[in-house]
Amino acid sequence: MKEESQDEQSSTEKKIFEAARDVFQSKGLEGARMQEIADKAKINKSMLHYYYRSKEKLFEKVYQLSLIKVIPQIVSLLNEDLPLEQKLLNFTTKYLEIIRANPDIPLFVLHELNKNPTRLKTFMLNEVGRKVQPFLEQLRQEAQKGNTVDLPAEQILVNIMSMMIFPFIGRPVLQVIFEMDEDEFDRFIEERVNLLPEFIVRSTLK
Amino acid sequence: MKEESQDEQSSTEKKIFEAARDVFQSKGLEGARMQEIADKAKINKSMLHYYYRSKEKLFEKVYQLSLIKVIPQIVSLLNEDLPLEQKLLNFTTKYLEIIRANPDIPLFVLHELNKNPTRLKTFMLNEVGRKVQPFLEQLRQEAQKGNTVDLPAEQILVNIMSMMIFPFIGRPVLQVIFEMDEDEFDRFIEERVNLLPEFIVRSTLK
DNA sequence: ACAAAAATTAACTGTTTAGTTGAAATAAAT
DNA sequence: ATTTATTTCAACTAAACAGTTAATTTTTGT
Repeated sequence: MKEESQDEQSSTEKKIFEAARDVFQSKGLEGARMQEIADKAKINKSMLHYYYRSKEKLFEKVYQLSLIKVIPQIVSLLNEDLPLEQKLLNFTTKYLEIIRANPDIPLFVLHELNKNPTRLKTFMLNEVGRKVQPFLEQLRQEAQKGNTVDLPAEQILVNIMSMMIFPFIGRPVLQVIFEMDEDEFDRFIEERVNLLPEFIVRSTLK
Repeated sequence: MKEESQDEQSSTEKKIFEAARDVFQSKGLEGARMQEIADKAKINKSMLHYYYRSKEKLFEKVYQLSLIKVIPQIVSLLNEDLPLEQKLLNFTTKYLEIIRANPDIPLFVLHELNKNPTRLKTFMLNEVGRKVQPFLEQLRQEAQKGNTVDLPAEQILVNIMSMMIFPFIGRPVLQVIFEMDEDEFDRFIEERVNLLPEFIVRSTLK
């Protein structure tokens, strides 16, 4: 019977998963080395296979958990029963909090999805696609009443997602061109998190 | 003496480069296989090493040319001597044309930069950083006159870049959640290219 | 206290992939 | 025409890497 002797926080399995998550998220599936994961977790490389069988399987766990960690949280915010302005403020504020807590996930997922666009297609369709439709419908209804900017609902949603996600994906470029160090960039993100929800509402509704 | 017998378009060296560019841009450095590049170029794998010595060197050529192809074009648009509204319309319109012609470059560059953030730091600083500063200054001056939205210049610029670049990076997700096929998504991009410059001006200036 | 199960390790093997080689074909130069 | 340089290729080698094994230590149940 498998029983943890050490507390969950420092169990070998968890140390491996966390090291793997870090390495896969920064290097991608092929860029990651099993030895590097083992080193970062401070365990023998055999333990990776002992707990996760193969690189592929370990990656799959990291990949799926990365998505499951953020996607359901985010899309649920789109279908709360609120007037558009409240929903937008709520959605953007919480979305930014979630990405901020998981800043490496967007680029990681998009790179992997780019290599293999069909992977997770059904998951995306069911977990995101389905739940985005009612929000788009709400946008269209407000547009008919003349309450939104004059753009198709999909374009508005892409504007919103773009402004929230891109700074995290583009960090290495932005940090250099604005000549910021790590702390300065973190403050830039904090400033953004404070200003953006209101800006999105102002530039989307009227 | 090296002399091309076939015309430039179909020379082996060029076929290799183009195949390498496609494969590296969609799979990344480590995800790419030399054999896959050879197959796509329809040449023997040895030719890759004959012309480019190593995977690393071939990659470097592709990576640098990807940047040189787009970066100078884009930043030059920021320092033309035009009033802000004209400059913004001009910048966004042409920027979108350039990305649209090279849609795979942003994700490619950002993924590689994420793996190795210091690489190309001086290039970025000199080619982009320096040239962005005067534009930020122009934004700040207009802000003082009360002509722009009330946000720090850097945040405004990030908003603009986000809305232009993200749809290309996020294509695999967006296409699925909006349930679009390739052609429908291309039309979505075309619509965006038409609507976005004006939207950016409206949401940035006042 | 002891046996059984689980966890850990160092050394090893197998596979994949980048890179080489030497011979053959083709093109260019004399 | 014949030599010389370049280009191409199939078969090979070398290196890096994932994955295995078997022996050892630690933990757990009785």
